[in-house]
Amino acid sequence: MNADDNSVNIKPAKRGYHHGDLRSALIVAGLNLLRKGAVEELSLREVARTVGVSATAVYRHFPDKQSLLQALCIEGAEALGASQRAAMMEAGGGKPGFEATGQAYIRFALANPALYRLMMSTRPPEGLMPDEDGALNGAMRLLRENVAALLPPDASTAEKRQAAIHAWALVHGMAMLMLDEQVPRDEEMICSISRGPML
Amino acid sequence: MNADDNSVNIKPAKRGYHHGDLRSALIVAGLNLLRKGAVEELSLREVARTVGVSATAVYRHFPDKQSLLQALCIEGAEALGASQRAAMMEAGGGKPGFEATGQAYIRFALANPALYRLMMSTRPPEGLMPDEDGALNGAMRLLRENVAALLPPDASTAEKRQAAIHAWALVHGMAMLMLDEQVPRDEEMICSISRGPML
DNA sequence: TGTACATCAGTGAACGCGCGTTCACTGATGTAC
DNA sequence: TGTACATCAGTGAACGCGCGTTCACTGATGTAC
Repeated sequence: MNADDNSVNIKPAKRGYHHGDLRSALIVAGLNLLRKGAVEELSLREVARTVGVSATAVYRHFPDKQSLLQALCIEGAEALGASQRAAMMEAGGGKPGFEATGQAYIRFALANPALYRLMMSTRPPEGLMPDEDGALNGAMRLLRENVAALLPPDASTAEKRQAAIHAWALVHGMAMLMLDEQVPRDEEMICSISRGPML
Repeated sequence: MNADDNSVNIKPAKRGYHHGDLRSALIVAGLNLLRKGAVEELSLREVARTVGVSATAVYRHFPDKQSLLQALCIEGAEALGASQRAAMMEAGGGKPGFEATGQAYIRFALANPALYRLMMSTRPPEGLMPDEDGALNGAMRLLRENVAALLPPDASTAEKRQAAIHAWALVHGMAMLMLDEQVPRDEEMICSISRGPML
């Protein structure tokens, strides 16, 4: 998911990181750990341990654990947005593009279970409408635009909004049910969201 | 949600509980605590404290913390099933009944956020098909039957199954987005699931 | 009815655990003169 | 070029915390004779 995954195992040394390097290494390590385990089990100390640095070193780069997690969220949101855009492009836009977007969303969640949960449970920053932007900024904007484009041109704003939320709910619900092993994670199930009455 | 909510504040005493009473009291206390806080923050010690009993007393009734949580799940599943059935009856069955069922599902999640999350994250018991029964036994069976009844009679088993899962995903996704404050929790949003193309 | 005893649901003290965070520190780097 | 010094990203020890669980125990209840 992240280009510089390999940098995780860099050996630490006094002043061994160039400016900002340890920060990135901590984020990468955090993302990797989230790929293997649950959010609740991710500890600041473990992230530091993984990078090979003392726990207190983390505090040079993040005021507290919460900030570290926020940084992981931001990284995740960008990755999700990127994969959505890529899927849209590859499918060539329009309805197929929209469907590909939904599938990419589910695939992202399955590939990054804990990160995805973290992103969803970190509520959007204050001052925004609850369904506007937030941690999932780019991804949600794209969704709304796509939904709007597929509705009849005389659809009201409220209708567009509702359709976007419904689409989001379907795709999010499917992803969560799969993550929680309530629904099989097979490819056919993922693709089925395009065949349903919804999308 | 539970008939004997009031029994939580019973004063404990040596041998003060009749057979099985403490067990129920612990479950009720657990459900109450889940109504106020997150699952991760629910500790065995806190449940015992709430009931007014030593932490070790819990081990007379549950082998470990996990078993206590399982008992809460079972209680939750029954409550959810009951509220679904009630909604179905009240709306008089058919499509309106089905829609009411979906709304009741969301309302249950909103009223019992942590319990609902716990129920969903506790994977179904082994040996069952992933989308068959599990912790949510009654509720899911009802859903599948209702969906099947609303589809054209010549629909295949696979189609019925898929439609049921889609309906579940929509309603579950909406509930989760609301719990995570990504979507406003208003009544209109809840009712909108009936107006969408899905249900 | 009285006595001896088994049962078993409670008790409080204690365990080890990993956590987030604070603290005073060290020592390499970069800069000013 | 050499020297003095400020900066600041690291260090390891220590803190208090609440947790789940184990332990040996106590004492009321129910039962057999």
